[in-house]
Amino acid sequence: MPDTKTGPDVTGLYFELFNEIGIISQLSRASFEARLPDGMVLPHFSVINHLIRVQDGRTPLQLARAFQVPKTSMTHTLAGLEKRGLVEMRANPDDARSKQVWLTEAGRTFRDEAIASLAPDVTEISDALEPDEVAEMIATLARLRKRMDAARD
Amino acid sequence: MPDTKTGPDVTGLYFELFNEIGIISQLSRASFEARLPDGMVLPHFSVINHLIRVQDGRTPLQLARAFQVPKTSMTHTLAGLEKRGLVEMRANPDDARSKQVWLTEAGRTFRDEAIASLAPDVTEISDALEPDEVAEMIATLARLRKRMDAARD
DNA sequence: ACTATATAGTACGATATCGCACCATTCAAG
DNA sequence: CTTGAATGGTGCGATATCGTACTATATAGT
Repeated sequence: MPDTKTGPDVTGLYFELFNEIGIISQLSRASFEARLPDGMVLPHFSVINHLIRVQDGRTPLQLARAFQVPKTSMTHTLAGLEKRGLVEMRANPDDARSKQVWLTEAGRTFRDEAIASLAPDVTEISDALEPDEVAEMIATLARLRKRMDAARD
Repeated sequence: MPDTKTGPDVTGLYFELFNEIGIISQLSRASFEARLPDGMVLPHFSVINHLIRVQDGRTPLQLARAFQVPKTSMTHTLAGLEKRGLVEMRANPDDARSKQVWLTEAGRTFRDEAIASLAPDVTEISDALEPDEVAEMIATLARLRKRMDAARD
């Protein structure tokens, strides 16, 4: 029997791929967090950054979906951000069950400072890949991510 | 002033890259863990898999370094594996401070079964990337990882 | 040998993460 | 309207993760 469309052991290859991705994720996360103040972790920053890139006023559930985490995890993360005064939870005028998350001035300032303090780490490793390699990688990874997303039914 | 060697905002590109990597890491981890029995998580599987790929008898510290996690985390993971009878901790004959981690038969069986149960998920998304794309991606990611590793001084 | 330092592992406490169960509100069916 | 199902959010408990501090052993310098 000739080899099939996907070949015999693509499985092993994907294993390796996800392994590499997992390690880099862990390394980058550790780097990020080393720059963040005391008890703050990557999700704290990520949520704030997301609120700036898209728009204020997302609901907790929207955020949970955007980050592919359970809603209880998002509740916890948001509680941390609110405790630190970086976001503000308001009632959702359109739905009494729901809330909205709004950035405070402190939240925006925090984000700017965090990015500024992270930049040196990025530039230190920026010689590993050419900019167009990075861009190509992003495109390919995005393709893979969307495929995985779709497979979650 | 003309643009520098790395250009103006590679930072943003790398941000995006790490973001994509983080999301895929999370998605793949969630998929993996959905297939694993009750309280088992990815690190449990990863350690067993690593012990088979390299060799039995690694020390906890070697494993912690291989996975870039604090040694306390590895202690915890190994305790879980031992409790489930998948590995065996023995004294290190060469160093009384140290231990060795050995796979049990149950551990090897578990790994085979886990891989078998994971394979369908992999094949389901294996049409997202061509095999040589995967291979190229692995190579590029490995380059990035090594660079990041080196930057950790 | 003797002491200072480094190394391997663990105990403990603080969060993070997440599944399950629950409440309030909304929506759909009649 | 009324009622049952769906949805948004949280409380709670079980682990996971990790930093700090500690013990035991090994190693280096004298």
